[in-house]
Amino acid sequence: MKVLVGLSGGVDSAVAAYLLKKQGYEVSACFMRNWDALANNDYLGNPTINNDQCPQEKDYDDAVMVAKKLGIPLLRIDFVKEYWDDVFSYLIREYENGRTPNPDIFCNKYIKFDAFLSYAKKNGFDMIAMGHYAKRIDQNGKTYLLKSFDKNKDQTYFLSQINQEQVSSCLFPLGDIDKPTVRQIAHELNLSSVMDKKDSTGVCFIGERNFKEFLKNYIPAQKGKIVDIEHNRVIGTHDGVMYYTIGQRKGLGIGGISGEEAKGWFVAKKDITNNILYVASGDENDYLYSDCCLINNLNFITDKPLNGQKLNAKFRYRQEDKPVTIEYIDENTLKLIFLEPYKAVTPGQAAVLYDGDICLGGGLIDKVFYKGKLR
RNA sequence: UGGGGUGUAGCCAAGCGGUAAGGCAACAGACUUUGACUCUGUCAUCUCACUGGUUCGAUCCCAGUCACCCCAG
Repeated sequence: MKVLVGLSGGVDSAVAAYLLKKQGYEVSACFMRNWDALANNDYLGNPTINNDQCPQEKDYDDAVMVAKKLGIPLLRIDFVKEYWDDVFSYLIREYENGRTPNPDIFCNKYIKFDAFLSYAKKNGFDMIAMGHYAKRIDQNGKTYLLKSFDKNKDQTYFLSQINQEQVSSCLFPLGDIDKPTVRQIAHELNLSSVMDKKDSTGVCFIGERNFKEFLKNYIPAQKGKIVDIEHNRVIGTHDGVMYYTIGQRKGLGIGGISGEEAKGWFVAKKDITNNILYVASGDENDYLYSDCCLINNLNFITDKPLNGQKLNAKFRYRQEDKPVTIEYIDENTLKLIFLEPYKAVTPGQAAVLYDGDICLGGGLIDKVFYKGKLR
């Protein structure tokens, strides 16, 4: 069985490659480069734009050392155009529409589990493998995606838009071990280039950026008013509604108001047409909560859940699952009715449905309601 | 230019003679394959509008100046 593992230059995929080899697979590795800072005009907010070596090349070097140490061949491929067309242009479009996109979900859907998978098949590999914290299980001729053993690192949220065929073509060697064990294995193997490397954060393949500056490369900023949604009064100025997400506290710059208790302000609503950012005072404010939402771009990995079924939903990565009842509106729209009001459910983010540990798939949050009214 | 009130960090705001609470914001760090949330830490030391005075000692008392607010004209 020939497997092509995506080797990122981090510790997770390195250990994943090792485990596969140990399990007897014929393992090759492939390093993907999907972002070209210069070609993509990624200057503002890029902390490494002037470095001698861009961080991706450092990652590549680290991957080379891992492959060498493990004795596996390393390929390299570019999906810069695919990433731009299928992931980044979507991200820009969503921000322009005042929503909060989740690029990494699209990255998995279109790059890792599509472009990369096709590339692997075309080149004679039977399967691909990833360093994701996720698990698959094959039962009665079907493949299911499950949460990883390490519930703290579970990344099935990011995999919610792939299908059964894609899952069944991929191995997740880290599904049954936790992160500390991964690091321990890396140490035992003395994978010096990655074993103590800090976990990567930021948008996958792009990396850490000053978010405001980064977006300025692609979307013009337009200052506007910040309005207290409870009292309908202007209490500040924003740099552009696209920079903010529902539930956000940081970056509003609103101080105390005479005669009022200062509890912190949170983004409650974005009015893109009037360029107004609505905020609410206090983290328990009613305006931050909703009790129902509509999701579209439905994708169910294995089985389609039933109308009226009670499931758990995750509305943001690393947020706990919350009970919902589902109701089909049409083929591509699902209504999620919350058991109680939930905070900061945000259009553009993914709503991922779980039945226990099974990740069923989900959709993208389109509209959010509270007591029958659009939020 | 009658009367009253206020002036403390970017914004609110305690302190009212003994050597500057707290909140918000900001910044830093932790967490994190979506820079959200959350958590931790930092943040007035020739300083309490300014200038004098009283006092062993003043943000706190007194006088004057300036600024702003309110009421009355």
